[in-house]
Amino acid sequence: MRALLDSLFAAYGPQHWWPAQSVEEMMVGAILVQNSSWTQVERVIAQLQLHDLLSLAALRQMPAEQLWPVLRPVGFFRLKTRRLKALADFMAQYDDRPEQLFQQETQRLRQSLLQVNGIGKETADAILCYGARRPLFVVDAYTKRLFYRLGRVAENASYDTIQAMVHQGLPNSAEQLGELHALIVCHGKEHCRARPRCALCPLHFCPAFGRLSP
DNA sequence: GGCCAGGACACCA
DNA sequence: TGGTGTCATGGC
Repeated sequence: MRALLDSLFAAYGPQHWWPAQSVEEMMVGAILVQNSSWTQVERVIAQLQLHDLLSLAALRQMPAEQLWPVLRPVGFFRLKTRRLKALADFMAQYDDRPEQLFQQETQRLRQSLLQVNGIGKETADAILCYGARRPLFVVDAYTKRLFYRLGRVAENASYDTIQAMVHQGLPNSAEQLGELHALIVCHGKEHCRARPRCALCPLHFCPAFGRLSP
């Protein structure tokens, strides 16, 4: 696992994740990006900011119908509006202050996040790793695909299986676990889309893996 | 026109 | 527990 982190880091350099101006924005982005492209999320976040809607309080108060047109570009806009509002309602008990939410112990914190409708394991771990700086690895579609193509896991490996494997192979460090996930996404965006490419895709050169076979 | 994008949930067997 | 349908827009 260390070697994987090293080769990705050597190829792409530090990623400085999560790309957000505040933890609040980070949490909103984590919901918006679910099964969508980050490019669209950036557009929507810019629009939210423009309309003064990039705060938990504003998202809670604004009628859903008025959020729909803003969220439309990320897809699933009705669903994600509902989820943002669920997040905002949840955060009201912490005065809309993430640092207050983050006072809890990690597993307890994870459990409370998982109870929010629209926050599953991946979104919760992203908030924990990049927002609260807790040592939890985020397993996403890029991660599953990469580990599968590297022959490290079965195609249908579960979230917990992959996460445990990474946790076992790296220090208990939010910085390193977060960096690995960010680098996997960076690599995935460039080389590992739907069909076999890059290292894992001999037809293309890959900065991280050269021309290794799948 | 088809496939896919940094998922989660309800429902079912 | 595990599989499937649903949610939806935009880029390539």
